[in-house]
Amino acid sequence: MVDESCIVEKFLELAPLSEEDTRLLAELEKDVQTYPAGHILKSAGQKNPPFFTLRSGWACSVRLLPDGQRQILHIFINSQIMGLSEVGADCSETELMALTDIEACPFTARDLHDVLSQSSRVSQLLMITMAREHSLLIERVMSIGKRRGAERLGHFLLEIRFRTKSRNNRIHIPFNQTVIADALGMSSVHVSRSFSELKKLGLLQTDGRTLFLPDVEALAEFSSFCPRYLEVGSADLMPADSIPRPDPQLIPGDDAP
Amino acid sequence: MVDESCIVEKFLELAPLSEEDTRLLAELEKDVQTYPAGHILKSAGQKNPPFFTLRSGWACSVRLLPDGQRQILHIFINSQIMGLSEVGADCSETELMALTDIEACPFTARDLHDVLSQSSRVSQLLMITMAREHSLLIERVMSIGKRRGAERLGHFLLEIRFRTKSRNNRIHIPFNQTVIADALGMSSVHVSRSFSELKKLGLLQTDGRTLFLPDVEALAEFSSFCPRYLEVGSADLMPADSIPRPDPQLIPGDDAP
DNA sequence: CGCCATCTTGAGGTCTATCAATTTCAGTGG
DNA sequence: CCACTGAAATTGATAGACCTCAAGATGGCG
Repeated sequence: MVDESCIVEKFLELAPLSEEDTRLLAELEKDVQTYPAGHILKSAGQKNPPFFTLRSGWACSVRLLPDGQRQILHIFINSQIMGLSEVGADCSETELMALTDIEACPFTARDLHDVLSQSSRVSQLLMITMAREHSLLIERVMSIGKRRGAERLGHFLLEIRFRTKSRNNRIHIPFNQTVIADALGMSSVHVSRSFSELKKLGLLQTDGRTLFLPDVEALAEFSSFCPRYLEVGSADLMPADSIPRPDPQLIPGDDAP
Repeated sequence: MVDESCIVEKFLELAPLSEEDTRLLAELEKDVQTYPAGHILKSAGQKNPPFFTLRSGWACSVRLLPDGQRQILHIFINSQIMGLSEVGADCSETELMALTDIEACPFTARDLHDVLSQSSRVSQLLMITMAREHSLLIERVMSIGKRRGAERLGHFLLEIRFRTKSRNNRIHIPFNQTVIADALGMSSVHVSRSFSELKKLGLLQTDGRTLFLPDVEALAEFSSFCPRYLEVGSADLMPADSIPRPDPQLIPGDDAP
């Protein structure tokens, strides 16, 4: 049993959990490991691919093309579950890589299955988690398909800004522009130029890899960024009459329904 | 109660179902409606958005940008559940539109919730369903991000070819090239030119909207298409010792031009 | 037959990739 | 302290992919 479980905390933002659900979830995080930046947590082609919860650091999922090009599909930050998009697959298609030194807890499909079969509540929360990840990917499609370089980058930075819950509009990007390029489907050269463009427009200031967004609203307008897709809304999947609804505010450590 | 439930059939491809699970799933399809081509089943901004199962015809999910551009995210064919990617959202962000005349069964988040809370087995199958939809979107990202026009189109056609389970490599596309363009993040003019390119390369023959792929292997090579992401693999989410495994063979469907 | 949506084709311009050269900067070691 | 090093970022030049606009061709259908 882990003294502090990341996903329990995360899920408590969505809805209150029973003692039993808490215990089940914490079980997934019993094995805390550390991995260095650049470490491949899961490689493409791997049978019975593992899952991980990410306790600290940054990681990403990557898909490789035969010609050696790579596309970064998702960037994981604190408390996310990695590998969920491949539940039910015999064989892994995407790679998981640590972008920084990370702490993560590996678990198996079997572990996941055990949790799911024991709590329909947790199953629902996992579905919602998957749906949120899906909406991140949808925004990625929108960016790559419809936005030009600088807009893509602006959108990306705003997403990081909101997901890290930075309150001073200052974000730290712990990886290089090539990673951003592979995530946004553009060349690293063009990423650099897009940075310049945002700076020239007064929408961005940089100090090494620490970035400052002086006018988030203007940048959001410029990038057609709408934070709604990042919001937690547990709505009617759990109707009010069947399950107590949490206060829409963030819930502090202890739950009291 | 419906005499024949599409999703039950669909889910039986994944795993055997109990009587009770079958009944639960069929419940979702008790309300069979017909909608004309072009009908908006669900619009962006809608509160408590509904879900649908698609019994016949083609539909798609669409995301609109402030400047009026649209991106088609997913094309739905027979027996798919539409709206799953927005479970847990208070408000719909994507639109659902019928591409042809369709038969579909609307149901509410509440209906879905009832099913989920009564069967952890069905919950698991729904998660797998979501993961498969996710992998379709991943391939879309790969296409838009890394493949050039003709490759994108080839990949798209092969995906249709496999999803419709056409055995004679003949597919019928019941919508115009503008739809394809919006799905692949390119202009309709470029779609037309990409069609020409595939024809010139001998990878495609057309007769109106009926297409013939004379050399699927060559086209797959050309488009870096790998059908694995379309495969049904229920693997270890339901370990063999806990639940009997279905035959991995694809279930034949009837194709009539 | 004529209408309309759709598809095709051409021309010019924009965006982005690629290649290559240069600069920056943090480490490293003399 | 300063030169050396290598990764990363920037900048310039060129080429290719793709978009947009516009005109013309095609084909289904009343």
